[in-house]
Amino acid sequence: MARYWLVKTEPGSYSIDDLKREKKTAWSGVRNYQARNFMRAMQKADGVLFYHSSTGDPSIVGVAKVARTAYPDATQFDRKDTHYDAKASVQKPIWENVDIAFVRKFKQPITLMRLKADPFFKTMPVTARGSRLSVQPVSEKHFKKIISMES
DNA sequence: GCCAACGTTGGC
DNA sequence: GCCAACGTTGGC
Repeated sequence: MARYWLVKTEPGSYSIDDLKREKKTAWSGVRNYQARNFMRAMQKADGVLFYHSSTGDPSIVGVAKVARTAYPDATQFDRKDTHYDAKASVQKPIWENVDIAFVRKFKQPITLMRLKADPFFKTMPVTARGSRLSVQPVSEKHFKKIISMES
């Protein structure tokens, strides 16, 4: 039973500062079954590492927590939304999301480069080459180590 | 901008 | 059910 997770986002679309301002957000728009299944497994208060991808220096930039367990993602029903899915219906939703709440932003981001340089993180999915999964489980030892690296 | 990784789609 | 083609992600 995993209790820690990592979520990726492109800061141009939704950043840690957006979450800090809003305090809480629906982690909607995820359209990958594996990622969805991880969200289904999330429990309230689980720790979440917040990761900025597709930047010059991809990094873990802060911590959030699960504020609400998985429920149907509203964007799948919205024709005007880019995440609209014609195969989904309110009766038979396909996609789900959790809500996540802001905990804190790191003073210094912990860069992917730094994690890759440390053998301790060798087995962490985000450091794997070609890792594209936008919602990933994180082991307790990795989560705690990252928290301890915060400056 | 390139391209490796990899998930999804669709023809057969 | 296989697998080639295609699309997307995301590091570099």
